[in-house]
Order: sequence, then C-alpha cells, then structure tokens
Amino acid sequence: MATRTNGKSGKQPTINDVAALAGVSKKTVSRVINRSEFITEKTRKAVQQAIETLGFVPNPQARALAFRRNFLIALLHDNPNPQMVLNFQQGVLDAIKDSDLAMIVRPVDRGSDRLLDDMRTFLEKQRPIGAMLLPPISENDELAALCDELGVRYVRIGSALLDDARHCVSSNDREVVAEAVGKLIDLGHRRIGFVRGPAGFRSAAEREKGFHEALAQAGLSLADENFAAGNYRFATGVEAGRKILSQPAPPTAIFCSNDEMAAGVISVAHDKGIRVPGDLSIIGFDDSPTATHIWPALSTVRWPIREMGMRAARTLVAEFLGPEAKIAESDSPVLPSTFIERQSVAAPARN
Amino acid sequence: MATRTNGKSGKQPTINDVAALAGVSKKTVSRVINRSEFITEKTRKAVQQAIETLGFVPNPQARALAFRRNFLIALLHDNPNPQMVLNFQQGVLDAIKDSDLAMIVRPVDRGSDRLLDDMRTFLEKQRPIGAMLLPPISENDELAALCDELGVRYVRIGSALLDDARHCVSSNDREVVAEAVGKLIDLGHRRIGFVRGPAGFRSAAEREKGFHEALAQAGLSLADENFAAGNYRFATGVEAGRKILSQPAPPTAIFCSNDEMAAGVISVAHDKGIRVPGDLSIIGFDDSPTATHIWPALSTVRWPIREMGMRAARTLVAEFLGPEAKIAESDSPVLPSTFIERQSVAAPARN
DNA sequence: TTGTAGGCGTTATCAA
DNA sequence: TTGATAACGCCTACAA
Repeated sequence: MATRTNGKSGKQPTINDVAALAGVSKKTVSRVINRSEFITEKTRKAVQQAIETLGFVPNPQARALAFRRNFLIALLHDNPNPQMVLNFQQGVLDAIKDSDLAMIVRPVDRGSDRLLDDMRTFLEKQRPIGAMLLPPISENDELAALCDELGVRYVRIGSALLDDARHCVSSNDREVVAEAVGKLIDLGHRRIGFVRGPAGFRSAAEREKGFHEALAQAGLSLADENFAAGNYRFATGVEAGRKILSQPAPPTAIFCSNDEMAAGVISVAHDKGIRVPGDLSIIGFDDSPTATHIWPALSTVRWPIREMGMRAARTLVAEFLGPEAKIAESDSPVLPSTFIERQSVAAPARN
Repeated sequence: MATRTNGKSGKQPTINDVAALAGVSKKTVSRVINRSEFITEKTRKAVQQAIETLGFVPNPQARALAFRRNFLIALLHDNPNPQMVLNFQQGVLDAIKDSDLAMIVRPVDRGSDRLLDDMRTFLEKQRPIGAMLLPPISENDELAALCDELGVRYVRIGSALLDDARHCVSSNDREVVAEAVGKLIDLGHRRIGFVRGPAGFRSAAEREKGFHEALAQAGLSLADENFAAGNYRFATGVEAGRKILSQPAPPTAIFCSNDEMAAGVISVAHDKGIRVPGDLSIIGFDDSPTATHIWPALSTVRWPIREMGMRAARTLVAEFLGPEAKIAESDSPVLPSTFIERQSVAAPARN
C-alpha cells in the first residue's frame, strides 16, 4: 500500500503531497524547508510554489522526532516580578515571531530541594533547544551545569555578567545605580539612606556596590541608622521606612533597591507627614508599573527587559531566526539600563 | 539490521529497551504506559519493573507524532495585566504539575487584522490539545470558532459567562461590584462617581451593570458629571479624576473599574489636596500589586485568578490530570470574586 | 544537485 | 490478553 499522497483527504498536506505536486522527492522538499544550499534555484522555486498552493506547514512533532529535539525554547523563572517576566516573554516572542520556534514557560520553586530533579525531568521530557534562566535562579550554577549535561543550550539573565558572553545577557546595575545616586549628590544631598535587597541576590549586591561607589566618590559614607535590608517586597520597604524615618534627623534622600520597597518607604513618609520630594527624595529601581502609579511618581531605573528577552532568544538560537538576528562578536551582552527622573526627587530643602 | 535495543548506548532508554528487558512486545509496554485495561496484572508489573530499572521516560515527541497531537495546552492572551497573566499561568501549572502536559504561552495582538491568521498558523503548527483564552481576546467569538474548526479544545476566561460551562470559566464581576458599591451606600455615600473601562470590553460592561444595580436598589442614580470613561490605564484614571474632582461639589466616593485607574484618581486627589478617604472614598478592581503599593491602600475586588487558571486547565484536560481534577456536573464555572476592604474607604465626612 | 532506503520512538490495526 | 507490522511526517546517510 503506497503512502497516502492526496492533499484533499481532509487532513493537513504532508511533505509527500508537496513532493508529488512539485514532481520531486520528499527529500528535496525537506531541503527547501531547511534552507539547504545544494538546491537549484529552479527546483527551489517549484517546491516553494507547491508548498504555497497546498498551504503546507511542516509538522513540528515529526521534525522534533527526527531532529531528536523540540523546536522550543524554555523560559525558567522564579517569578521575580510579574511585569518583568511578562516583558521578557514579550521580548522573546518578538525575536521568535517569524520563526518555527515556540516558547514554553516553566515557573520553578527556587526553595525546593527537588529543584534540580524537577528541572532534569522537565528538560529531558521537553527537550527544548535552549533554556533562558531569569534571575534569581539564573545565579544558580548547578542549573547551568545541568543544561550543559543535557545538551540544552542556556542563557542566564542577570544584573551583571554571570557567565561568558555566549551564555549571558545582563544589565549594568552597578553603574546605573552609581549614576542615579550621583544625581542625588549633585543636587546637594549628603545624608543618603539605602535600602538593600535580599542577601544572596546578585542584583542586590550589584546595586549596593553602585550605591557605595557613588558615595565614596563624593567622600561620603553610609551611616548604619540610614541603612535597612529588605527582600524586594513592599512590606520590607515599610519596615525600612519606619526604621530610617523615625530618627530625629533622617536622611534627605533614600535609594531603594527596587520600586516596591520604594513604594513602602513613600507610604511611611505619607503616614508621618514627611513630604516627598520636599523633605525626602526617593529613588527606586525597575520602573515597574508601581513607579508611575504611586504619588508622587517615582524616579527609578529602567531595565531594558524586553530587549533582554529578545537578545536572550537571539543569543540562544540565532541560526533559527532571520539573518538580522545574528549577534556580532563585538556586541556586548550588557544592555544598559536608564535612569528615569520623575517627581520623587528634588534638591534637599536645607543644608 | 535490528533496531538497537541496548539501554546503555549513552542515550535515553526507549520503549524497545523496556520491551526487551521485560520480555514482551513494545505494544504491551505502550499499553502499560497508556493505562490500557487489557493487561494482566502480572505483565503490567513486569513492565513497570523494567520501566523503573531502566528509568524509562516516554518520548513526548514520538507520542505527539503518533497521537497526532501535542501534549501541550496553549495560553493565549493580549497582556491585559501582567500580574493576572502570571497568576493565571501559575494556576495552570498547579493543575498540570504532575501530568505529562506542558504549557506554551502566546501573546497576541488583539488589534492586528492578521490575528485570526496568526492564531490559525500557531494552532496548526503546535497542535495543542487545548487553548485557554484570557480576556479580552476571550470575548472574540471568531477565535473560539477557529479552535472548534481546528479540533482544538478551548476555554474562555471572562467576567461573565461567555459560553457554555464546558468552554468557560468566569468571575462574577456584576455581583461583586454591586456588593462593593452597596457598602459605600451603607456607609452613607449618596453622590458616587463611576469610572468605566473601555467600550467593547465585557468586563467593563459587567462592572458598569453592577454599579448601576447597586445605585438603583438604593434609589440613586449617576449624574453625568460624576461619570468618566477610561481604558483601564493609569493615564485615563488621571483624566477621569481631573474631570470628576474639578467640580465645586464632587462626589464623596468613586468606583473605578480597575485599580490602575483608581490609582490615577487618587493621584489627582493628592494633587488637589483632597484627602483619601477623609474627603473621598475610592474603590478599585483587580487587587493588583498597585492596590497595596499606593497610599492609602486601595479597597478593591480580588479576582480568584490563580484558581481560575487551575479550573481552566481542568476544564480543558481533566482526563490527563489526576482523578482529583475531575469537575463535577454540579460545579459552577463561575468562581466568585471577593471584595477587599483597605484604607481608601470611609464614611463621608458630612452629609 | 537529487533520490533511495532506513530510522527517530511511539501508537493503531488486526490477527493470533 | 498479546504481538507483528504498518503507520505518523520528517530527516540522515549514502548512492546516483
């Protein structure tokens, strides 16, 4: 019994239908699909023609089986912040839009002791071409090693270079925080508070370094009573605000390591009748929706997260995307962040 | 040449390896994998044994090819709000955690005139078992029809019943808005403003109905000057606030159809020196992160979005999940929302 | 440059 | 209840 080759049996047309219509072998069609070089322009056109008249779409499942690899890229994250995850997804999808790739999303539990096993099962089952690791799990070296072991490409997203350029996309948190705090100093602020992110997070460490760099450059230092450690959540911003703003002579400005904590500090200021920015300037980090929704609107740092998503996808699977997706050797894996000035910053009322 | 059947060639063991080790045919192994009934307990155990010693995991790509169907469920959304999308994803993943299913995510552009074509290509390529449509694209009947045509199951998420119970998961926006506005009335508010969502959105219409229901029940009505139409974005909340709060005798309370617009109204109130909730009570909708990040914290309505994600997955693919995922006939597809009281609501200062 | 034969790992068919 | 054989749709190796 010959393979069914009619294109009208109600099913999707297959490579056989295309081959029959174009009068070539299915291998030739396969070559056209996969952009092989060894094809005469003439046959290529004939095959293209047949593909179009039939509306043929290669079956990804069959390709996946033959290639021993799924045309998927996986996004692994621990939900650092929804806006970021979604913006990143958007960037990835911008990059793979016209390709054969799809994205699967996998939230993971960074705290779980089964994390590595879960990831192994997931990667073995899905066999994605590559995986993108968002912070903070991107900082986990064991995960990267696991990807290597399983032959899954990976890219780690971070606040600083976490790996070599082929495996990393990052922002420049340290630099841009130094710049932001520098602006506070230029405005005349001398007593500047700092709310740190959670211990063990690279982003928290980088932002802290940037803060101290700026202070050191101006010959300033951070007093213990102007420092608080949070965990990037609103509630810890409130705690930080209560601690720092309860002093008789609180600082005239506070740099918070993310917007959510900055919102917490601002809300304490409102409670205490401290005017922002009149009495207190505040800077956050992330440019989250919160930054513009609170009052006054928050000066903050914008991560180019959508661009990072696009870059991550290109770093991972450039050859599956168009030629414009190619990344030059000279392209840095560091995508610069931007300081955004809004209403929460002003010169200090008095010296 | 016989099929390679050694389990040690560095590759994953296949069904052949299992069959060889258990001394049965591969079809029998297949039956065990797929929980066929026509298997002696004895052979079943022998096969199980072999599966475990080999650490065999069925290859999803091969299954997908043979089944002509990918073990995927697709999440289609138009990014209504990141928190919601991510919470929904989380719910879906809760549901499919221990199954063979994975989730692919596909943001779409509701405005694009290629929307239907894009969706068709996507669904034909990926061949997911089912698709989940988030609002507002869930309201698009053509999309649902497309799913039907392609043999892809679907579930539509909405603010009200958009389809029959097998194709729908919804909240009860109308009721809960009526309840929330009822509370304002109980507190003594008589002049209550309303900021509507964008025209053409079912959620906006449902919330509007709920608002008018509550007013009607108390014999009140909405004055034109206390009404504004927004598009769910912060900026339109600001516009609405400017319009409604510029009157000589503005309302003592405003219901906003989502949190983002409520934040805009509150920010205008701050600008004008109108105290919230002293002079003006505000209620939002969504219980987004913004609701707790602004000052004062916003009374709002919480959508059970994570539960809806879980329910959507179960509605779609109950038979792939455990028996506990089964949905009874009597289970309503409506998951009730909850009114959350925070600091933005109080009794009016004077009558 | 193109085609033939065979394999990827699973399920379906139908006979035993 | 089980198994041999043929799909599923595409790709690789090798031959022409």
